This record gives sequence, C-alpha cells and structure tokens, in this order.
Amino acid sequence: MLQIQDQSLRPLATAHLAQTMALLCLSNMELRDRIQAELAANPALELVEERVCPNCHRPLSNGSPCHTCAQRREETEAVVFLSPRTAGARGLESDGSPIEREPVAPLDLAAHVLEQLAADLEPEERPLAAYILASLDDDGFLREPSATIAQATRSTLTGVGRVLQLIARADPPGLGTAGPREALLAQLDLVPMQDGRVSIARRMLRETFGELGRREYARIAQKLDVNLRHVREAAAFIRTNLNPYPARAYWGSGRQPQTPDPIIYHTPDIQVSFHPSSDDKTLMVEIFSPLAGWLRVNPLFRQALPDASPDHAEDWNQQLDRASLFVKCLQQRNNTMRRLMEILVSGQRQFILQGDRFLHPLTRARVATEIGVHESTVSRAVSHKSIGLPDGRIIPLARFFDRSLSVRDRIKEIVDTESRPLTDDEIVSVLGDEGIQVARRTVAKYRAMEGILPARLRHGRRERASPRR
DNA sequence: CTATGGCACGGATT
DNA sequence: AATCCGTGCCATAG
Repeated sequence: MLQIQDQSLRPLATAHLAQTMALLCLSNMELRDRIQAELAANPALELVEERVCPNCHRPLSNGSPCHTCAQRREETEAVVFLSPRTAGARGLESDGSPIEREPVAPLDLAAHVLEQLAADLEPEERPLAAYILASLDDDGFLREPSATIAQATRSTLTGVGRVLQLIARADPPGLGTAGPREALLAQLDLVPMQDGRVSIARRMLRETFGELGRREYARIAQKLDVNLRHVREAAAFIRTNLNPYPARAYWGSGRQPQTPDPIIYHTPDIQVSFHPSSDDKTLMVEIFSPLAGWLRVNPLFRQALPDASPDHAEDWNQQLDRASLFVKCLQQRNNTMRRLMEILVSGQRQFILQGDRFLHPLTRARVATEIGVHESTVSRAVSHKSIGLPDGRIIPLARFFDRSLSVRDRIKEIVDTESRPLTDDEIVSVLGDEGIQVARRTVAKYRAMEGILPARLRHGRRERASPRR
C-alpha cells in the first residue's frame, strides 16, 4: 500500500518542481495570464476575491498592506512581504515619471526651422514648408498624410516628400515624421558615425520597435540574431543620443534630464519603498500579487467529489490534483521570491538608496547558496522581473547582478563633468587613481554601453542655446 | 602617430 | 553546455 502511494507521489514531486520552476521565471503580467488560463481550464480551482493578506490570510480592511505582517520584525532593516496590491497594466505615461510637456511654442519652432531651410527651399516651396510646420502636433509629428497636404497646398506628392525630408534633417531632427519610430529613424540617419551600433539600432527600430519599448532585449537579440550586449548598447545609444519626441527637445544648455524613460508600460513586479513607520531606515519591499484575491482549491468541488458519477470521477480527481498542485507551486514561488528579495535588499541597500555607483558585486550563485536553492532557481526568479525603487525608477531585477554597473556609472559622471573631452586612456587613469583597475578596451565598451560618443565626437555638441543667431 | 572599434579568446557565470 | 564578460591584438580613421 505504502509503496503504491510512494510511487504515485514521486512523479507528482517532479511535476511540482518543474511547474514551480516554470512559474518562477514568469513576470507578474505573464503570471496573471497563466493563472487566468488555469482558472478557466480547471473548475476545481477557485479565486477568492475577498481581500486578505497574502502572508497571514487575515482579512484586510482597505487595500493597504497587512500591517501586522509588514510591521513585525522591528529590528530588521528591511521588511519583505507579499503585497495584496496588484500590478496591472498602467496608462502609458501616468504617475511615476511625470512627463513635463514643454510646449515649444509652435510658431517659434516653425520659424526656427524655416530659417534653417531658407537656403535649400525653392521659393515656391516656402508656403508648403510653412503649412507643414504649422500642422505639427505638440510632439513634432505630422498626423496628416502627405496626399492631403499635397492637395491642400496644391503641390505634388514628390514635392511634399522632398520638403519633409529637409524638415526631418533640420535642427530638432526628426520633425514632421509620423511618430516616434520614424523620428528616431530619421535622427539615426544623421548620426555622424555610422558604426555597427547604429545599424543594429536601425534594425531594432524597423523590426522590433514594440519589443524595444517593452525593454525585451533578449527577445530582440533573438529576433535579429544579434548578440544581446550589442542590443543593449544600441538601446542605450538610442536612449541617450536620440529623442523620440523631436519637438520636446531642449537644445538648450541643460541636458535633457526628463527624457530618460518616457515609455513605461507596466507597474513593476516588486516595489521597494520606505516603511511608513517613523524611522526612515527601514525599507519595505512589496511583492505584488498578480491578481486581486487568492487562489485555493474550491471546497465545494472537493465536497462534491464523492457524488460524482463513475465516468466523471477520474476526471474530477485529476482536476483536483492539478488544482492543488498549482496552488502549492504558487506558494513555493512566492516563498522563493520573498527569500530572494530579503537577501537582495539587505545586501544591496546602498545601491537601492544611493544609486548605481554603490552596487556591490553579487552573483546568482552566491545568493543561491545563501538561501539554499539551486542557482538556476535564482536565475529564473530574477529573470523577467522589474523592480520599482524608492526614487521612482523602475529597473530590471537582473541589474542587481550587473558586475560593471558601478564603474559605468562612474564613467558617466567623469564624462559629464569633464572640462575637455577625455580619451579612454585618460579615463582609465582617472579610474586607476580611485582604485578601479580596468583596461582601456573595457572603458571603451562601457562607454558604448552608456551610449557615450568617443572623445573626438564629444566636442561642441548641444551648444545651440538659442534659435537666434 | 594616437584613439578607437572589431574580432576573438579564455575564464567566469548562468 | 551555453552564454557573458573583460581583455589583448590588430586594422583603420583622423
């Protein structure tokens, strides 16, 4: 008897493991879809929408985290818990990073561009150019199809095309294009140095624009059959050197501090913030749940089981097993995520609070031994997850394991504060003085990753302070 | 001649 | 086993 039970349990155990692994590498959004699919397919599974704390299952009055769970363990520096708040899709540009619309007065912009084009425009093209510039929206895009414009201004289609080309190449580059993608492409054509990074960037914009917006670099690398590192470099290049909304560009003295991440599609899977208790030393880490509510095996289904007709009994049993397995796997996933985050936030506290420079070197293998799981488990737990930091930034969880981030951050600062463009070799020695030993070639790579142009091309950029001359 | 990017290699990481 | 990362070497642009 026992033998039989044992044998029937063994495949269950491996199934358990396999499914836990499969669930572990899903992001919150993916997990939500997965759960919904399971709910639809399996009547034995039930979603209880009652608001309870996912940690202790005590009822919650409002939507806030369970305070008994969030507040216990006063002495620790971080509290990690599963949050009853759900992470769903969010509006394109709602909270988080307020996008300040800096409405460049359309007239000024138009005048500025017209001035530049004066030399290249045939006299009879001037009204056409003016018409186009006046039709741009706040972002600098042209919503009207060329044909309509040609009709309205009594010009030819080719004429419109020619003027559009000129406008797109004028000072805020990318004006008059159909959208962010086209604007970026137009700007890309103007980059002085056409190297591999630029051509990858171009392909990324052309073929995998959606993935780029979602930061799915791995998928892009796969689709384009390019090294992942090159994809990252190209993405960084786009981010720092191009502007998806041409009319919002400041070509003034102040860099563009508000451009970094205008495209945020999701809430993070995890959010770390300051604990609301009086001292602000304690961090609070919420692991968002994918759905509002919690899953369990439907008790009614279980009760009904003995009454099942013989031909259904088999099916029902199977569904029941499947449902309880699924619930267990989810619990396991939660457990692993919680332990992982405990290690991460306590080990990388400085990084979270003070920025990239303070990321300590950390490997997945070390974390794995620390929490006593296989390293591939850690790998899965970390992948495809994003985490929101107290300062509002949303970064991939995998960045906690980026070995070169702190050095790259330092290089960025060196370049930002340099009085004259420093060569890579000079940067090497500056870093050396600070005790950071890296090869010249490595500095070049990091520079590329950050989208920083080489010293020679860093000269007089961004000095167009005012449109007037 | 100098600064920099491409390629490729070996060791570490996943 | 596959992939990533730091580096050295070499070609090339300026």
